[in-house]
Amino acid sequence: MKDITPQQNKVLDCIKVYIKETGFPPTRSDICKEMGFKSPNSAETHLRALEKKGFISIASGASRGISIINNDIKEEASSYDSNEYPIVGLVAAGSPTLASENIEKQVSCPANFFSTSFDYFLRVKGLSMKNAGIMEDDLIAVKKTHDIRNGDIVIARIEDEVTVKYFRKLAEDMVVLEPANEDFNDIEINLRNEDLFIEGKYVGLIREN
Amino acid sequence: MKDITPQQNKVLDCIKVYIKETGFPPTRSDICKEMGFKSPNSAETHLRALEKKGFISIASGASRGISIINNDIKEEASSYDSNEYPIVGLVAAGSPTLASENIEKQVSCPANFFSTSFDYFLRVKGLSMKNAGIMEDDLIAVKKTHDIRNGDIVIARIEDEVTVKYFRKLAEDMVVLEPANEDFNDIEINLRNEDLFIEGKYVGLIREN
DNA sequence: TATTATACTGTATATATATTCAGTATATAA
DNA sequence: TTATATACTGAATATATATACAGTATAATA
Repeated sequence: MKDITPQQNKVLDCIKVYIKETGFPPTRSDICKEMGFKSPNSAETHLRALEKKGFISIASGASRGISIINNDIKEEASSYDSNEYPIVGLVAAGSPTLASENIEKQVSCPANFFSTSFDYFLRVKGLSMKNAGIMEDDLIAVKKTHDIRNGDIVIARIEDEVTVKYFRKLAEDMVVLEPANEDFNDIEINLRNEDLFIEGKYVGLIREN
Repeated sequence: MKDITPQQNKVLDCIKVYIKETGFPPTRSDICKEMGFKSPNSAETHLRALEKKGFISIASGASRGISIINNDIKEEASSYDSNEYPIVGLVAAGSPTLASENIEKQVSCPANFFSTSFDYFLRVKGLSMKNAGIMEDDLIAVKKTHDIRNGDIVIARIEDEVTVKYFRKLAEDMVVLEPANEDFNDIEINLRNEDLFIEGKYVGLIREN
């Protein structure tokens, strides 16, 4: 399976959608309508490229003779790879994260839901990250990692307090946790005097209304 | 659903087998080969009977335009609660929503993911709902409904422009769409002069970082 | 530099295909 | 008896469709 180009991927998706919606594959002309092409040959060449790369097969001479080749074992696996993730409450005076008494419930969610894999959901309390679009009671997907860069939104623990903030390392022993809300103040941490533990990194968000 | 005759059942089976083997539906001629008919009209009349009885649908004018109608409630119910949802781009000069040319891709997501059921995801453009925590490129879960109350966040279409705003009905013929961002102005719509179409209601949000 | 892949428009055409019309025959229902 | 549904053959045809051919343009590769 060779690499697919973004445009070819769009065409492939458009074929899948067409089949799903109508029950039968599109003609070259149908693809043109969906994709905005003005020449049937645009569709034809994309189809031949997709065939060459092994994504579809084309029955010669037959109308609508396109069929999707499904040799992605991954795809089958991933579509059923719906894992259970715990929702953890972000309590002000935080008991150790992920301790079972803090687990609200388990949610099933595809493992590849966000661009990055993640480990659990955290229920947000407070509005300190309001301007980053993180609101009270949102669920943020947290990836346990220590690979943090300046500007990342991190889940940090200072003493027993768990908080979500922008991370900025100013010096070897100086970290600033910045809120995204003018009503809150920066938290400066001198690593010589205070302990800072990074629980993980914010990689996605879910809001249930 | 009326009674199917044994011969019609054979034809229906032969269509199902053909689709399973090739990935696309048969022509009248294909059915003749499979069934041993000598006239395409034999297939045609059987198809029309199957259509009339609700087992298949036939797209007029299209080649191979047969699709199997699946009224097995079992199948829908037994299928895992992980469905595929389309992601629709919120284009400024919006082509009709859910038109397949706007579908970015399909995402699998548990059907009961949000408290309310929903129909599709919309990719947000612009920051007009920033203070409601809806940021650019967020995916909002949209439920197609006309059951809208004041204060709900709605997906509205004015002319060809699709927009996400707070909904507020001031009078029988007066609706205000309010942004959640002080940099944007309210949109007042006099229903006598202007058309307002409510695509649906915001019921949840997903952010991929 | 030449070549190949991608990404298109535009025209043309042989043929694949749906669909209608004209029959034949049997069985069942009004 | 007169429809109506089933179950076919056989021929005719408009059109839907695949597919080739002729271009243009850009980017990557050898």
